[in-house]
Formats: sequence, structure tokens, C-alpha cells
Amino acid sequence: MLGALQAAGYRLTTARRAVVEVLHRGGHKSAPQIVAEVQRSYPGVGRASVYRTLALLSRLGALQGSLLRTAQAHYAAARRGHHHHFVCNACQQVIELEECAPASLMEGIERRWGVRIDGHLLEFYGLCPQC
Amino acid sequence: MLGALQAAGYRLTTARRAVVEVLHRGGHKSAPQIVAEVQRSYPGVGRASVYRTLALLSRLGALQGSLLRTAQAHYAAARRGHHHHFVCNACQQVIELEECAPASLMEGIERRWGVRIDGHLLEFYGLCPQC
DNA sequence: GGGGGCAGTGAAACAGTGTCTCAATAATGC
DNA sequence: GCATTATTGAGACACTGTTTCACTGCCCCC
Repeated sequence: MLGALQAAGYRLTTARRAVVEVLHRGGHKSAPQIVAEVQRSYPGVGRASVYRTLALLSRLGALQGSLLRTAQAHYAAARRGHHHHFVCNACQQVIELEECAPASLMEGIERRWGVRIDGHLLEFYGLCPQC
Repeated sequence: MLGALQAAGYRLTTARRAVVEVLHRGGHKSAPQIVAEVQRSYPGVGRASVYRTLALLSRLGALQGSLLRTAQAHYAAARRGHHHHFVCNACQQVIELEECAPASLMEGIERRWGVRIDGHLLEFYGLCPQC
């Protein structure tokens, strides 16, 4: 990850090293969790730098973020049980899809991981016909 | 939706009617959008009541919310391109899955809706083996 | 290996979303 | 109608994430 930064012409600073170190510990972490871990190891590093580094790394593709876009709750009247969305990266338009992840996929996950699934969220991102 | 409220023993108040009315206009709306629309038609209705009603309706299943859970950005080192999650409703644990929505599903969506997909998010919710 | 330019920083203020508290209000059952 | 009590609106609060700005320290160049 540090290599990716350097290769893209970015400087290797303490703040960036600290964030990468925490991310390399693995697992799934929320942004505030990452801030906390970074500051435990490197109290000098500021919150803003952590957020900046996270945004930078995901822009470079070295980091995967979920719920990255503006995190607001979205609602729609429940029809047909559930539905999924396509969100346009350019105009933010939301298209409601009827397509759904096949039941076989969910059954496979339940069997493999020993979990019980009672809901899911499937969202696609890209460009809509107008954009 | 009003029926569902009444059937569950909740009172039919102006605030609740206003929220339901806005939701029945259809489409996808963010919570702040709903607040704005409600207050345009019924300036007396408070923000808190709108949020309370939205939470109540989705608890009753009359409303579908996405990104309903605490909306924080989550990150993990990018491996194998992408991955998906199972989130336990009880302990909030996140399990990383390797399963993915089949490419055929995505191709179908691109063809049918005329969009170009370059990313997606697939999350399952339920109970983990421990819970 | 030692400047110098400037990318990057930390701190703090800001903006936005969602929650909570509490006195006041109004929907319901009788 | 009236009493009960669920629900409300206002405002304070907590939290996440962004922006600003003066300062710092990384890296290139000689």
C-alpha cells in the first residue's frame, strides 16, 4: 500500500504510514475505529489526516470502502418484499431494479458460514444512460 | 401504511400521515429529503417526528430502508478485487464473504436498463453462528 | 548531505445527519 | 366530552466527515 502511494507520486509521511499499518492488521474497520487505532499508536496523527489518507487509498484502489458515498439513510415504500438500486456515479440518480441475488447464492452462504440471513442489500454503481 | 400503523396499535397523528403521504408519492428519497418534503407540506411537523416515523415504519416492515444501520464508512485492504459482507444484527460482527453476485446478473442489468456498471455492494444481514 | 519548495500536516471550526430530553399537546377509549 | 397517555415539536446533543489555514517535514536537486 505504501508502494502504491509512492508509485503514484505521493509522499510517505508518518500519518500515511500509521494508517497503512493499522489497515494491514486486517479485518473490517469503520473509519472512526481506524482513527482510534491510529491515534493509540501515534497520538500525534490528526483525525483529518486519517480521513484524507483513507480517501486517497481508496481513490488509488488500494483500499476497499463500503458505504463510501454520502452516508444517509434512504427509504422507499416496501413493494414486492424488497428491491435493489443502481446509483449513477455522475448524477446520483437512483434506479430501482427488480433483479435480485439468486436464492441459491444465499443458501450457499448460509450453509458455508453457518449464518442465518434475513435481509440483504445489493447496490450497483456506474453510469446511467443519460450520463 | 396507515393501516399497518393502526393495526399495530399506533395512533394516527398529523406527523405520521404527513410522512406516509410523502412516501406514497413514490421514488427513492433520503431521510433529509423526506424531512424537507414533509415540512414543505406541513410546516408544523418536526424533524424528530419524521425520523421517528421512518424508524417505526421500517420496524413494521411497511418501509424499506437501505443503509439503515449506523452509517459509517467501512474499510478493508483491497484483496482479490472486491469482497462482500455479512453483518450480524445482534453483535454487529462483520464476516467477509468471497461469494459474489454472478456476472450474468450484472450483464442482464446493463442490457435491460442501459447502464454501465463499474462497482457494486452486496451485504447480507442476519444472525451469526454465535448469536 | 544540506537547503528549499511545496505537499502534507494537525488543530479547530464547520456542516450535516440522526438521537434524546422534556414539557406541552392531541388521539383514542370510555 | 373527558381522562389517559402516546406522541409531539423544539432545541440541545453526539457523532461523522470536510474544510481552512498556518506550520512542518519530505523529497528532489545540486
